[in-house]
Amino acid sequence: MALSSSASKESGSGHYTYCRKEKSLGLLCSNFLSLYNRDDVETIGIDDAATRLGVERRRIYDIVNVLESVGILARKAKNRYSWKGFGGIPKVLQDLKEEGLRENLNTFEGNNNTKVSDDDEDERFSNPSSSSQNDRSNPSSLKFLVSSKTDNRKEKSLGLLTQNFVKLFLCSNVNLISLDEAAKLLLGDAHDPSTMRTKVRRLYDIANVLSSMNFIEKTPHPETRKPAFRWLGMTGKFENRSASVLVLNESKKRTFGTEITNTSLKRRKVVSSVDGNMNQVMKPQLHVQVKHEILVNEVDRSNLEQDSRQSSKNYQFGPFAPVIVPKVGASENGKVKQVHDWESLDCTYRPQYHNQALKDLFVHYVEAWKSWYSEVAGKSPIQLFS
DNA sequence: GCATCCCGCCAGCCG
DNA sequence: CGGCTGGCGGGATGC
Repeated sequence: MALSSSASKESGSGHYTYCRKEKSLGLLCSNFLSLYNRDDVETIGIDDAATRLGVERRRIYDIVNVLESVGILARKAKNRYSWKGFGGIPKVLQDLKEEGLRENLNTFEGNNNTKVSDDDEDERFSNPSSSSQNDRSNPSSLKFLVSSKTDNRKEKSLGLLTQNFVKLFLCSNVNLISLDEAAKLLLGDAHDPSTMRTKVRRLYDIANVLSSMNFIEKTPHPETRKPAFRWLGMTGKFENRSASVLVLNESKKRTFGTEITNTSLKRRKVVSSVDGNMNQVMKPQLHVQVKHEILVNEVDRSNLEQDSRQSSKNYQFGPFAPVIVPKVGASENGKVKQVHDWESLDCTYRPQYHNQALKDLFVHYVEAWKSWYSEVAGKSPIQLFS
């Protein structure tokens, strides 16, 4: 009641009906990355991003928070972030891992159990400090009262959650976790179904953006069949094989721009009125802006070794990598399996434009990328099986 | 039907 | 005190 069901009218006049997938955080993240993953970018404004990507600021915060937690961005000031890029990722992950392991040893009871856990993980990340109004502080575990009153909020931030989520992978032997399990672990306690649901929602958000960067990958659990996430930051720890950086980094830098920039179609209620004509907010739909993304830079720079010696970081974060990105694994034989077929790409990314021109443009990009890719693949060990 | 997760209200925080 | 941030969970969408 109260609100009328949407999609009331539609008539065949191509009035594209709302599509949730085009609004996903993952996609938005990809677009965000393709928009700012350039070396000549050092500062990013929330408003600018929101405008360019055509979304509300709120959504930018979501993305920015997780990107920051992984070191790709750094908050510089109000409304201002600085672009750090993927170069520092390895170090950040390393730090997170150490931190996570360290935190893990905070079991007050000195029972030095050398990780006997067979499968049951009992993490004790983040300090307890129940946030329930009912203060019944468990006397037994009064670790650090770190939570400084109001900062209780920070404990629940997306950024922190992201880091803890990542630590889960980095610090445990399990590399396949379902969000439910993750939520449970990261919650430590409180089986409160409500809290769980919220936590899981957040994890979905996080998982989506991490997926878009190929840090993790969604995959059905071998047995359970239940969807779970697998870590694939830098495939195989620190393999320091020569490996010539990424395969694609020279030649011209051409990429197919991701865009799909959301139309301003809201999901919910159509709120009657104004039917028959788009009001101002409802800009004549996308258009411009679609082109400055065309020259977006490609994958991270070639020289991403700069910190310590022994670079060895040939992790391959897809720049905007559509869910399936090539696993440029630098395998010794170069037989790298390409789980890559344009079919799925197309499927994944097919935007359903209601604008023919745009659609053509999209197709164009795909084609461009395709030819470029095979071009590169042709002179490199990789081979995309036809 | 349930898993996924977008949307945006609205409470803190910060200039 | 207004605007920036971003927790939170209703409920739409996807399958």
